[in-house]
Amino acid sequence: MRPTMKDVASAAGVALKTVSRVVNGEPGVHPATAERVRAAIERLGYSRNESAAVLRRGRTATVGLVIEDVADPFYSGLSRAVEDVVIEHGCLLLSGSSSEEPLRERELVETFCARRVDGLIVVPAGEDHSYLRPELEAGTPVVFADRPPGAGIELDTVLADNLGGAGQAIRHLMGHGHSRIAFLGDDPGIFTAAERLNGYRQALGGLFDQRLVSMRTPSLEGVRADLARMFALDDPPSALFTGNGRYTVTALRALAGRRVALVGFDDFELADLLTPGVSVVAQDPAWMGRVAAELLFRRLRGDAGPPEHIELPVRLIARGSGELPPPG
Amino acid sequence: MRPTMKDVASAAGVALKTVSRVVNGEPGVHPATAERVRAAIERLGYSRNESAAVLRRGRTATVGLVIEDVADPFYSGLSRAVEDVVIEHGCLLLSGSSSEEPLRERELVETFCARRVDGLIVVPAGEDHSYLRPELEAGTPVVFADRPPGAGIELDTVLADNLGGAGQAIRHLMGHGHSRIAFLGDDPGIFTAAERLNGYRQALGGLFDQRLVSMRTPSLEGVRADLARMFALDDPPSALFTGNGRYTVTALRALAGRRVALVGFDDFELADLLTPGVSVVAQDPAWMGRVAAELLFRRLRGDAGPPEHIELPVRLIARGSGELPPPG
DNA sequence: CTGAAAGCGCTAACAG
DNA sequence: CTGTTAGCGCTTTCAG
Repeated sequence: MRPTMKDVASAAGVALKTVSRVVNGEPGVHPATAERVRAAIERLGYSRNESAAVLRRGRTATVGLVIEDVADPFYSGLSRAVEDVVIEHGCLLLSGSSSEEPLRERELVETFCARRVDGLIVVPAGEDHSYLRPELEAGTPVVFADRPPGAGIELDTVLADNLGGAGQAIRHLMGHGHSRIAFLGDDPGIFTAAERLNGYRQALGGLFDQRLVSMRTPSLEGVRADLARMFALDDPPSALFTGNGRYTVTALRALAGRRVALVGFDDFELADLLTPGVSVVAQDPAWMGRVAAELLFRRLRGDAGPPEHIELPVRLIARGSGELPPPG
Repeated sequence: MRPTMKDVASAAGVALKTVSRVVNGEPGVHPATAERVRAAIERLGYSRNESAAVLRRGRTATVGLVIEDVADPFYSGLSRAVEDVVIEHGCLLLSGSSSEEPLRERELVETFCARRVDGLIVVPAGEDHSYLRPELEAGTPVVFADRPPGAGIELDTVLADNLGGAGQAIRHLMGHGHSRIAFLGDDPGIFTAAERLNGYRQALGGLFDQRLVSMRTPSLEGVRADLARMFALDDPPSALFTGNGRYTVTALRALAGRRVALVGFDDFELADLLTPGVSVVAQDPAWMGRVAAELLFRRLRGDAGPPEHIELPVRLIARGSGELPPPG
């Protein structure tokens, strides 16, 4: 059906191996012969069957990336950065969204491994990564990004300074006179959510009040209900710390103009154009992607040092919402 | 190095073909034998080499997607929808960003084809798609999304109603008393930009004024300069129509609070929370992705009808900015 | 129900 | 500089 190297070879009147040489740009082919081969390739519309090449070669020149959801700006930014590094290295990126489902994460990893990716970058959804054992033993390097692997496995990891960032946010709000600061975040089963909660708690110290904490899926109704409950307290919060970009946006909607100081984890487009501007603890998803991908390629180049644990700094950007004073 | 079917076979004391049967869930294997094989698979940490299977089988169960940039919310939404459909069909998605470079588009397509994707969805960056000829002849279905293929090629296409949407926007602004409406958009070499310009022009009719049109790359400085030039006219614009989400955001920044009516093409997160809310002509990127992917799978299932040209409707969402009256 | 043999399209290793 | 041979790991075909 499709032309193969054999077809090109007979069309050009050379041996199959010569075609292979031309296709792979190997030296030692007479220019005239090479030209004849190229003409035949063009004429037949030949394109190399990568599966066959991969089978023979052993290396696929592909990297797999598992994220939570491409449609989330944090992960799409990370994705793009990984893609760029992968391309720079002449490889192809396979990527997929786990939708925060451990099973899906595992299926994606296994699909990628069955396709024999040279390496993997994983933002884990699950806790148990023992299924990676065979891959690791086969020598496939794996880098975890944004969240560490589950217990019992020690691997390269690139994380943001979640704990420190949350601390910065809380100290910033306290510096502006707040002592009743609520926290709104993801289920603490998610590593980043748990870390940010920790940072919040540590920074608050004795001011911590469990009633000002809401960790749940980020639906507008849910967030609205939780906020309503908090504001109905005798001692309502005067400030809010949101655990990621989705919560910040949901909280802004749920607050519906109510004047409450706010600092959110994750920067987002237009944060500066809202009134007041939204103060955030900004991570750099593209940086995280780039660092993870570069670490992976370092491993692929043979660096066999002990697992690295890279922590990327975050920075607080004050835009107004985090500097609102408490009422009164 | 890695265990193969042969290794599993000898570990389980069966023939290679029996392992293949078990791995592929083919019927006609004694349960006890199957169990023995499964145990061996587990013990050795075997995982099927998909490249080899693909080489033999011919079909890869993969689909390729070329977009402009995953980090752009329009395309990441589209991507996610395509991914979901592809997964539903038991396939894997390969995707890549062309960065609006024709050469990169072509390289991606060719890389995907070399990996023998079963089908392709392309948001084209270039004008010339003759390089697709061999693939099309080999029977690979290709669906274009968001933009049509270049001249000389007739293929399935899923587009938004760019012309109609722009018309709606302009008529809406005119209905609110505006007659001096500026247009800010991408280079008209990009299909969607050109179509939206057409819609703008047609709806304005005799009111069209070339001096109120700016088509350029969406840098803040550039947009700011062009707007300054327009506002310095004797007859400055009282309203603005922006050609896509990036321009809308850039224009909002460049306007820096200046009170000008605005309708943007593309909806975006937080458009409702700005003051005033931003009126937009909304497309649905996930819908576009889903429709394109479903069309592709229909072709893969054998539908050989003539090329289809699907146009998805868009809708105007009034939020305030498009309803501002002209000054005076 | 199970197995042996052939070969998918390519590259590696070795001649000439 | 060019060609021949073997075989990557699997599925297909055909025989038991």
